[in-house]
Amino acid sequence: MIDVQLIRAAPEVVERSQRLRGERVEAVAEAAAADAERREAIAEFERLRAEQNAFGKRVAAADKAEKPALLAEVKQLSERVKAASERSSAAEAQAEAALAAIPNVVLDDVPPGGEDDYVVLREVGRRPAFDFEPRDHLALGELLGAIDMARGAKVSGARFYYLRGIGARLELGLMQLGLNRALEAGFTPLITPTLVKPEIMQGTGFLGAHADEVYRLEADDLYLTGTSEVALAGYHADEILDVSTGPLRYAGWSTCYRREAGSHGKDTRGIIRVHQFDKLEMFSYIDPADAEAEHARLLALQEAMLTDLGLAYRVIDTAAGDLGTSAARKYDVEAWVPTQGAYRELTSTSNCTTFQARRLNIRYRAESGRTAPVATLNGTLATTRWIVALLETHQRADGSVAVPEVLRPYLGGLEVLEPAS
RNA sequence: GGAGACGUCGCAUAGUCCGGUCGAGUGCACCACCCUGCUAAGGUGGAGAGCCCUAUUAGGGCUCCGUGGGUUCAAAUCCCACCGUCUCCGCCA
Repeated sequence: MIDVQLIRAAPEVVERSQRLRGERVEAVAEAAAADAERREAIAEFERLRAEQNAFGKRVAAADKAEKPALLAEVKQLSERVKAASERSSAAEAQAEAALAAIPNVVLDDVPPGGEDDYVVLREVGRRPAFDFEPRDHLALGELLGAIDMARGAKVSGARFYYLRGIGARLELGLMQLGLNRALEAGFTPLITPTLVKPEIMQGTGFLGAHADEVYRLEADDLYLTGTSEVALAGYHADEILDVSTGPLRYAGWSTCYRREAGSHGKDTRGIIRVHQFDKLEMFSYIDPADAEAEHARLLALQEAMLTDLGLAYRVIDTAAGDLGTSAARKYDVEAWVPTQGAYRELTSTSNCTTFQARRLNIRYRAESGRTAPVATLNGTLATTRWIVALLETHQRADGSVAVPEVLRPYLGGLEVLEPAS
């Protein structure tokens, strides 16, 4: 939810953002009109209500003889209050809906355009060169006995898989590595619920344009989350936080579920795009003034992970049209995947400014003593997909895979993953 | 799954039977000041959230007693539904 003040005081800023995102510019004027209507209806209701309250006091104080006359008089007032109240709450709901239809206002220097209009900020690391024909991650995963797609499909259908043996250990090791780094950086680990209530899903902005990406459990009216960001953001919903001594930082681990609707035929091989995977996610609640600096910190933590795992990557600044509803800016770190000859997203970090917090009612006490919404940021620290880049990058001619040094402690000191016999 | 109890302003509680004098008392914690020869005790005062209006650091109004409905001129208080917590019983990975 954007700040309604912005609609009143500087609608042109919001309109610019809508234009950059390729969203409806008229939505701004509509929200402004709905807001004006809402305020008018509220004022009317409150005026009548005050009158009624004053009357109530007189009725209470009146003696038996004069009560009937007073009651007769106030009865019709009560009718008007009721009507005004209904008008006012309808206007309120409408204003809220109009405002909710507007995604977060993008930051000033976010690149304009759509999915392909990202700006590459930097490329880091050396892409691997092979003097043999490199195998793709699934071939390697099968050779190592690490990934079993066939049985995943048998049990659960397409885009499901088993991680087995060294594959399972690799995933857990990756998560452990990320978790330890998060701990060092002051994040509190959190294992989160993966089923959440509608209002939390709504509040984090995942039921907007991409609602069909989300699994829903009809019988229980719960949603399966596609990222622990949802539970991490919901964690402090309706709370007033003390961020005066620094941000609140959490590292959430969870299994993530995505329907992948509309991606039929894309990335059908292996574990690049699957319905279920694990993810370690960083999440910060912070004074809005410090949000951009925090965004840089999250990105730095992500880059350090990739670098230390020996992965070549690039950082892109996502264009406005490709931002999620809640994000004001988003950086993706994409690893080089040799057999695809392409960079593929391994991490994503978004600055949601106060957008999520306003919807979820998460506030802090500003210096003025008033409450104000905090800023929230999120960023990936490890996911199942990382295995793809790891296996492909560090493979050898015989199908074995070198283990990056930072990962070895989590695999019992193992230096090389050997093909299963 | 069954039965019962409960949900009040940071925490703990009063108020609910018998609707108006309750947006709400008390204790603790908190803030300011006073007192006190020292981080204690005591005294006085302040202090919730959201929204609207006038205004701009101040004032006025409205809403909020788990959530949502209903009854009523009027609901923390009566009725209904839902959610949550606790206790007991049953069942179970």
